[in-house]
This record gives sequence, C-alpha cells and structure tokens, in this order.
Amino acid sequence: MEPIGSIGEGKNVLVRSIGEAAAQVRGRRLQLRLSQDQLAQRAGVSRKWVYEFEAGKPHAELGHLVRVLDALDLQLDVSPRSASSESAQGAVDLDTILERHRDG
Amino acid sequence: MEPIGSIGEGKNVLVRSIGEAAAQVRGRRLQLRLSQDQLAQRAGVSRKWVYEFEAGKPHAELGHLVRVLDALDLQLDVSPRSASSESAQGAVDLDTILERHRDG
DNA sequence: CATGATTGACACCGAACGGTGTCACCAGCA
DNA sequence: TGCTGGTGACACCGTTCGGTGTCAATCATG
Repeated sequence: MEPIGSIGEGKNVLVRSIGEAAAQVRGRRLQLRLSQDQLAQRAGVSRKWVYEFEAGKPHAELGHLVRVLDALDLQLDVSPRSASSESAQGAVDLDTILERHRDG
Repeated sequence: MEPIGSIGEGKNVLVRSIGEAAAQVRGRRLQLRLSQDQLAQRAGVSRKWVYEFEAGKPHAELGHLVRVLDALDLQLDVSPRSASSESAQGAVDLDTILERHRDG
C-alpha cells in the first residue's frame, strides 16, 4: 500500500524491479554509513557486485542479494499480490486471476 | 513435502534462503495448476530455469525470479529485519554498527 | 493399451556474471 | 598542499548460468 520510501521506518517496501531493490540497498547502506567495500566484506561479495548492483545492473544473483540484505539487516519477503479472498478453494479465485492475466 | 507455510493465506513469507523462495514458487505454481512450461512461458524464462530453481539451485538470477513471481501473482518485498519482529536484537546490532562506523 | 501431458535430467554452448586488480576523480582533513 | 577514503569505471578471465534440444519415467485419460 505504501509507496516506495526510506526503509528505516519499519515498513515493507515492494520490489517491483531490480532498480528498486538497488535503491533500497544503497539507501540502507548509506544510512548505516557503510562503504561499498565494508558492505561487500560483510556480505561476502565483491565491491564490484555492490557497485554494479547499486548502479542498477539488471542481472544479479539472488543469493548475493540475500546476503547483502542480510548484512544490511534487511530481509526479503514473498507475498501474494492480491491476497484476501482466499478460501478453501483458492485455486478457483486464482484461476480467475490467471484468466484475466491471460486475456490481458 | 511442505516445509514452509503455503502462501495462499495472504501472509508475507520471509525468504531466508533461496530454497524457501523456491518452495514458494513451486507451491504457488501448483496452486495455480500451472505446468512448469506454462509458468516459464508466462514469465518469459525457460522451463529449465523453473525446474532448476524449484529444485533448489542456489544461484538464480534475480530478474528472473521477479518475473516468475509476477507471473505467479506474487511479489517481492524488502523490509527491515526488525519490522514485524519485536526482537530488539536487530536494533541493538544496528546501533552498534552505526556507532562503530560513525565515530570510526 | 495407447496417447498425451508433465517432469526430472542430461549435453551442448554462447553469454554473462562475478572476483581480482587497477586506475582516475573527488571530497574531506591535517 | 598533500594525504586518505570512497566511488565509478575499466580490463582480464575463470566460472557457470540460462536457453535449446532431447530423452525416459510417470501419471491421467480416452
């Protein structure tokens, strides 16, 4: 519901694209006053990775991101997009969603 | 097997490791009664990727995951570790980090 | 039984990632 | 002024990811 904003407030931030995740990483890193190098060492990745990820490189290894987020005291969540009407036969509802998706 | 709570409940699911994300993907896919092939086409990735990711391959491209989650009507969130959990542990750790690097 | 769909699995291979190292640029400070 | 730390940006290179193609096993269905 909330738009993208600074993370330190205790809110979840939706990651629609890599760029947004990158922004989150960078923001948090600066917030923590960590250098790219420090973050990289903390997360066990190379500074190049941090630099390139923050720069918005579209391809990045998920495992690295998880570790970096961990080093930043952030976490990754997976959540349903249209969560709500989910009953015993959730498949039906989801099927509808899918159909809609299909027709575009 | 179903180690992780299925997602269809409308709750966010923390992704601590790739395996958990994989489980989420697989669970949701089955929930939607999509074949690996269908999901792959929907997400614009290869069936191999879906298969391998679900199989728990540790390395995966973030962009692909995002697209696959999208195709599954799931989303990815980044949230502070101490967001939902009330544990002061994270805060303390963060404080320590901050202090160390501010004065350092 | 025969047919089709689904899935796990493998080989092949080009492309890209990611690490290491290195450079220049810039801000801050003694 | 010179020095240091942080950063963006390269080259080089081994690794391996991801797509295509293919195969057999499994299961449901006609």
